[in-house]
Amino acid sequence: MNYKIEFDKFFSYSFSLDCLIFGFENGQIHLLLIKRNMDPHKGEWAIPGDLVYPDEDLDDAGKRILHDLTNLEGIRLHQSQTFGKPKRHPQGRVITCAYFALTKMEEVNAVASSWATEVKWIPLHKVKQLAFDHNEILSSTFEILKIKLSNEPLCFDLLPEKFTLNELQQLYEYAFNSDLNKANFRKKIKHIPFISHDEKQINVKHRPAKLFSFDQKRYKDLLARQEYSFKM
Amino acid sequence: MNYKIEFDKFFSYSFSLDCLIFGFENGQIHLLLIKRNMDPHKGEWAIPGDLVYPDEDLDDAGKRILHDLTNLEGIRLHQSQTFGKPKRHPQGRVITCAYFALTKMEEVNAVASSWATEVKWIPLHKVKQLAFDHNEILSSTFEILKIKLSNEPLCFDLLPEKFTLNELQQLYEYAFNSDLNKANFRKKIKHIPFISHDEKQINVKHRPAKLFSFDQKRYKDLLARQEYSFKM
DNA sequence: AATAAGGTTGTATGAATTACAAGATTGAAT
DNA sequence: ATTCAATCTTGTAATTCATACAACCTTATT
Repeated sequence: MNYKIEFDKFFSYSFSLDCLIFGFENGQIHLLLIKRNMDPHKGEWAIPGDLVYPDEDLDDAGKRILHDLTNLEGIRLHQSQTFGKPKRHPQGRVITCAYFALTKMEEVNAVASSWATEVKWIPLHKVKQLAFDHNEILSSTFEILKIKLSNEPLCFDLLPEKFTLNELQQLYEYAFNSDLNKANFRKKIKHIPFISHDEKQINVKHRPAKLFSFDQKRYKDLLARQEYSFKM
Repeated sequence: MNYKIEFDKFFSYSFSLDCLIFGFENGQIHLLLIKRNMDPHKGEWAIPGDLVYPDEDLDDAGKRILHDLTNLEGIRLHQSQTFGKPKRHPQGRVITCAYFALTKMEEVNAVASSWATEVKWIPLHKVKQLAFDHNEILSSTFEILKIKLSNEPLCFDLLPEKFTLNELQQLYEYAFNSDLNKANFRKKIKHIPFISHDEKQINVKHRPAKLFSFDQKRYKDLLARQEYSFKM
């Protein structure tokens, strides 16, 4: 069933989902944006999104949009906020629910779909004017993301399976726009019972950094027994 | 313009807003519920809500629903989450956005509208089976409320203008289901620069408690200058 | 004068945060 | 072999904060 053909039928009052896809590289948090292929706002950069099909679960719509763009599966999606100003879409009433996903950039194979001529990772601090109210959606969503990064171990979704402590520190420094003391940061991390040291980097120019990994199972176990509360 | 008449037209894919109205009395957080006057779930208790009109802003719809039920105006509304399972409403696809409002119970003059035969404040721990997926909406929303109570001075929206420290302590004890030490709690509050002591209770049976109030202006001032961060 | 509830003071402990200094390790470049 | 650059570690000192708990004072009613 091709719902897009029925576009006009429910477009006077329709519901869409925008998916903010974050990644981390070179000490910078990036956002995956598309260049729109169609009016309105043709040629402008935008957060990828689509209408939600009439019988489609919201979470499923999020997964579909994420998969279409990145070819990723099994990624956790987090609901951000719903935006419903009557005039936010020039062609009619479109209420949109924003979701966000945290991805490992090297695993993302982004492909431009029919909606877009281009897909690009853009560091957050370089994101300029976006289509629709997407700048507002981004800033609200990033605030929510920061709260979650402070209270849940979501940072590991943005990092490779094996990461260095410098990478982890840079991630928090970028997100909260503040410099952290290296020695103190490491002491703090060493107290976290589900971050373990595995191997070393290879093929690097200098002393190889230790590689760490996040033991999700151990974290869930401690969480269930209320023996640890993640705070950064 | 009577949108309700057009109900069928967009009911196959419509958007509603549910409004969770919280209050605080006798050491207990209460929720304002209605007894439904119409099918589906006629006769069951439910969170008050309504369809969002096609040209109505989401925030305005929240204000309208809150005002219809409580006669209150100028209350801050907070967006909670959006619920969109395809089968959550038996008569069609209804995506609903939950908002919540924190009210001073003594200022609420709740009236049953055409939607409801009854309106009642129910302490949170006594809320039983609700219509639709409203139990899920309540539990998700209460989790979000707790996070906000920990990080923003929203507690004062639930308390009278002048409140005692015992009331404030009971509010947090009820919300987080934990007993707090009185002496330590008071020491903590005394360090907060925008909670000031004004008067004393009168006409009480025992020693009158000191009455405190929240200086919102001072809080906003400190917040703007990043000189204080509220944590409870 | 007794009672009940409100309210205060103090102390001891341990945990967590912050700031800063200094040095050890590893691999590449010369 | 030496130097360099980046990684990583150790230690210390001051400070703040949270937690637990005991003891006691104050104000009103009865």
